Amino acid sequence: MIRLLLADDQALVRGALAALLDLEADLEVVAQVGRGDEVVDAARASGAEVCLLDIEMPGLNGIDAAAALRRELPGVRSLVVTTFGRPGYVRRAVEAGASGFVVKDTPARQLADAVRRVHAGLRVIDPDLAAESLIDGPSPLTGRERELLTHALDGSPVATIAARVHLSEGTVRNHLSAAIGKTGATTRSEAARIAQERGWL
Amino acid sequence: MIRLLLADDQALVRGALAALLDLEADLEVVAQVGRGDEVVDAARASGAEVCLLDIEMPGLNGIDAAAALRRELPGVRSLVVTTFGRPGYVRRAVEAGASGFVVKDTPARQLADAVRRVHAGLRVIDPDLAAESLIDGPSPLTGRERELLTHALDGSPVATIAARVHLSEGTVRNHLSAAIGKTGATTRSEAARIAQERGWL
DNA sequence: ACCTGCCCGTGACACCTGTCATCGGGTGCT
DNA sequence: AGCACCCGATGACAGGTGTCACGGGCAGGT
Repeated sequence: MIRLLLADDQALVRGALAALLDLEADLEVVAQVGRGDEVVDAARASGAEVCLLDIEMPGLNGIDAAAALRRELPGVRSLVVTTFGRPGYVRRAVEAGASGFVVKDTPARQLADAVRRVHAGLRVIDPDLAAESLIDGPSPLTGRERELLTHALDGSPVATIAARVHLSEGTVRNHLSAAIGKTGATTRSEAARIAQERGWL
Repeated sequence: MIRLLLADDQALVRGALAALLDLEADLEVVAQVGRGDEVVDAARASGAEVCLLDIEMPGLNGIDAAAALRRELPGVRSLVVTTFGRPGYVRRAVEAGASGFVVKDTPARQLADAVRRVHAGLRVIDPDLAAESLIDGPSPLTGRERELLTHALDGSPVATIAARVHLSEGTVRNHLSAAIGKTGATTRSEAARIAQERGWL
């Protein structure tokens, strides 16, 4: 019997996944959480062996949660699930110590198998995504560029961003200009969107 | 026995919801589709009584799919499900003839009840969302403003947008300026983001 | 010690953008 | 007919934005 933990911020999806996986005779959902920062405690308390982690979560995202699991409970394996196949996410998830990466587009029947393989110590990664992640390579953004792009995601003017991060307006423009070049965009908001699509944020 | 159709573009979520609802003795999932434009045909072929429609779908979104159902198969009731509570969506879903509106944050246990109520001819709408939709009111945007905002979503410069819709650059600027005023934003990309959050696009 | 890379800042410049005033044409309502 | 509203367009203007050159400081490798 494989003991499972589910982490997803949408209660309906979480409950539905639990119903799906509980149908399998050899799987048992022993914990459910809606926030990333509750994963480690819940995994410890419930004695989970495999954690299914959504990336988009409040508190702590799924990738950082996987890293925390790796650090605090090395015996627990994690399987990262996300809506879209953003190549950068695959790389970061693997680097964070996740044993698997599944997109929500995959057929429901395959999820249980993915869990079993992860539990058996195998790696489970969507082959298309793995190829893409190798082509795209890692994020070329520097720390500041990444930070400023996240602030540019909502379309704020440069002055607002500069005030939020306590930087000169010109410095913000310089960093964002570099980011625009690296993403191949022509506007900071376009650059922010592209970077997010590739999982660089 | 209530006959159900599920429409969601994410196969994993779709399958999981099917597993969840099939657990109920009086519910039966008779069809599953991943695109909005397949809903009507599938509902007709399967004899579904209630359709669970996600809003974000390729081909046709869930609201337009509800409208198509209302037109083609008036006896079939629809329950719209979406990730976030965007007030504008509630109003549009109701106007499109949907009998219910549920967010994915609601507990999984309540979904089956929502389906039963919709099947019984009742309206099921998240009370918080209903209140918000009344406060916010309908979209103040004109047709062009809405169209141009959707093109501004990805952060494209004005020149690109103007070329895409075959309009003068100045005209685009004027419409977007009006949209910026109506959303309370200071930038077109911020306005686009706000409009999308409120379900105005 | 040297080089490289990231960080922060300034200044300047061309260009883009948001705003306003103004015009004409069309539609729908009273 | 008058009015209100949306659409498309133009021109002008202040201010925002992207780019470049340049400077200095700091950490990490060789």
